[in-house]
Amino acid sequence: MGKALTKNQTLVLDTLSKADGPLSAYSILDDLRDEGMQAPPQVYRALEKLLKTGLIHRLESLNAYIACRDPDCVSHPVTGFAICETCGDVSEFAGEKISKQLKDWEDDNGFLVEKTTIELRGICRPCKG
Amino acid sequence: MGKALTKNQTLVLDTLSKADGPLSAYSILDDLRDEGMQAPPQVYRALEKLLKTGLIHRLESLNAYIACRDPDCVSHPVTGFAICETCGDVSEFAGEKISKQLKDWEDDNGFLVEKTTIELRGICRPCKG
DNA sequence: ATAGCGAGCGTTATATTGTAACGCAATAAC
DNA sequence: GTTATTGCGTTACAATATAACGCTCGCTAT
Repeated sequence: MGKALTKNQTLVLDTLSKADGPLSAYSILDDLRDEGMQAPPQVYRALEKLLKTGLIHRLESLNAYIACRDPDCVSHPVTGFAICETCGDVSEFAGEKISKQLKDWEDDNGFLVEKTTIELRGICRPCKG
Repeated sequence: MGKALTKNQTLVLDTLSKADGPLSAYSILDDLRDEGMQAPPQVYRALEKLLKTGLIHRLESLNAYIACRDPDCVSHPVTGFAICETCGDVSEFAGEKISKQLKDWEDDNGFLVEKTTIELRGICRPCKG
């Protein structure tokens, strides 16, 4: 049972959910000026909470954030992202099989993973034409 | 046959090679003040070149750079990194098998990959004790 | 009830990371 | 030798992120 979101957290999540692509923290801030969001820490605190609860993801290679679209994302071992350099579209995928290979490496090397980042940069099918 | 590196490129590569962990662009700059490096663009331009030639890697989740330690890194399909949150140590690994799973996904989805980022954050064996 | 705790808020200021743009110098290509 | 390319040094700035302070609110253990 996750607790209800606060006003700021809801504003940030809604903005990300409505966006059709990843947004930077500062563009979220700009979008929410009229809603009372005034300064970066307010956005970053909301983002931090939403990240912790898994409602959004951070794209490390873009310094940007995106709402999670996978209803049962948390049940997947790892999540990957394919980012199109041309149109900016981002696809989220569940790395069921990849996870197994990673787990093997972790076991072999005694590494205890807390967070996994998988990001593919390239050209999506529609943009390839 | 790679071309010879310039003075600045050599300085940056040497700094990264001597470091026992990832360095930020600005800490490289600080290390090289005495060698004549004065401003960020000089460092960033050297980093850009070294990245392109595969002599160093960028750790997206750290905004930091590290010298490549894998002699035949370029021959591997994808490279992954395991980053210890405790000691800061970074292990580079070749994702031979992972690459296959990724390729399957790419083929299924018609996505043309240009660059792959795989980074594991966690605790390394020595730090687990 | 109430005192304390934790989480979040609003704010100011600052730290960190990365680029744009200029003119010049060295090098490589023809 | 002229011409393209690449890199250099510099100034200025943009973009991303955090520190720190004091305040409010809701919870909960005494």
